[in-house]
Amino acid sequence: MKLLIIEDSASLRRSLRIGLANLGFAVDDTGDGAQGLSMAMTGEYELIILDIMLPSIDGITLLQTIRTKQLDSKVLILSAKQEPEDRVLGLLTGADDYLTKPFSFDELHARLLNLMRRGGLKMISDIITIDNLALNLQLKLLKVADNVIDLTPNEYKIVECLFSNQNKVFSAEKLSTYLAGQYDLISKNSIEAHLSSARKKVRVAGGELPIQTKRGFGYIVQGQ
Amino acid sequence: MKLLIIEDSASLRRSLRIGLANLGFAVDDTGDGAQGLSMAMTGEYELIILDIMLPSIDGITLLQTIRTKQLDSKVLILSAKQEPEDRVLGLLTGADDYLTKPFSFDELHARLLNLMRRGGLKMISDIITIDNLALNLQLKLLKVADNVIDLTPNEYKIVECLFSNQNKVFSAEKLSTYLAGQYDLISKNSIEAHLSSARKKVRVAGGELPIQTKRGFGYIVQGQ
DNA sequence: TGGAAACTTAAGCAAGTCTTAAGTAAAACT
DNA sequence: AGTTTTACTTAAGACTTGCTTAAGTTTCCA
Repeated sequence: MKLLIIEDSASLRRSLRIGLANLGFAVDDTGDGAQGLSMAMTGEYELIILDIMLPSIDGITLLQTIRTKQLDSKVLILSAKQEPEDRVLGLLTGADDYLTKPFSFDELHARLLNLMRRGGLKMISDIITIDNLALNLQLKLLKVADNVIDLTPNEYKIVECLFSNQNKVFSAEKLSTYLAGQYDLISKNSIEAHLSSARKKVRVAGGELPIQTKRGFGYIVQGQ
Repeated sequence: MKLLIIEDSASLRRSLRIGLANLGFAVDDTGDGAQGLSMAMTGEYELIILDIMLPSIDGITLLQTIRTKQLDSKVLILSAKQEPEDRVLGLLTGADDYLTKPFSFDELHARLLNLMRRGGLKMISDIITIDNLALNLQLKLLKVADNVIDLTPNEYKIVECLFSNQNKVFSAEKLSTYLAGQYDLISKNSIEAHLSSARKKVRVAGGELPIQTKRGFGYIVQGQ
């Protein structure tokens, strides 16, 4: 699922990008209103996280423009203003949800999940199926044709990251921040060992992990 | 069952929170309309107790917004105003019940029970049965094949949370806010100790708590 | 205010998980 | 083809996590 972050503050933008990428979303971002509008107009984003205060074009105007152009991206407003006018106005002009700064990342995450649950966002389901494999994001487990495979947390996270970002190469380094966050890091060799172990478990159960190695770049799951 | 109190007066809020927590509900609260709306939008509350007079966003607007967003939380209005207009308006815009201040705590309790009984709250039944275990949500007790097991409040809440959210992994952290609300927090070790104690009590009574540990993730009850 | 019940904390233990490193295999470059 | 680089596999030891028990501490009620 592809997300666009339009947010003035570089640091907030950065931490949102990293956090959301870690949750398995494909994220683009910009700090400029006009550029944000042109990116949004491509229509390729399912969700736009939009700051109200922006250089060159403000968030509300941007939102109104998007809505007149009939794009069906969902929009979640971030607002630093406390005034109710903003909120109500934002909602009325077509936002799907909003959040007042400061907010916790968990709160944002909860909102996103809720938007999905409400059917606002068409995140396919809680289960990602590839061939005879089914990865259950709720239960944190992988099934090979109805046999449950017990993956350790790190093994699971590698699989989850690649499964939910199909058709995108992930370097060992990126996977590392996905597993450990941005502060700690996990060696390439360790990632290799986890992946090896996960592949073996699936193989033993009679399946095959559809994770290809792109030598020199990283790993990828190719959707059909 | 998770409740949200949105009420201006700090003292009333506090006593409601404590009183309802003592009755075994998981309670969060706020005194601000905007923040209340924010919290309500997460969709995790089954019932919202809502004051009409609020800073930043008034209760009626809040309720209307919630309803437009298709959240299925039930709403019980608290109103200081005596005028019938308020009541009628409140009910028309989607409240499920209302109460005029001042009111007795018992009265509120009675309303809640009534809402549940009416099926307004999706407490599916009053009793959740798994194997030979029966968790009675009304009486706040657990039975193993007709032997009553005395769980302490925290033990009970852990079991209730997991039983009523089957097939979902709950981290110790999430359980903590379920037990203690948003303000306090309970250490992971403490959760472990409670769960250990609950498991033991059930084991002694000849049963087995169907709560699996997902190492590295949390706990889960797997329905059939 | 005293006692009981409940909660939290700490420590020890068991089990699971992670990392490392060494060896092997495979691909890419010359 | 031979060399070098890159990735995979394995297993051992280090580390982490979760469970349990028991001892403190708090809270609640009479």
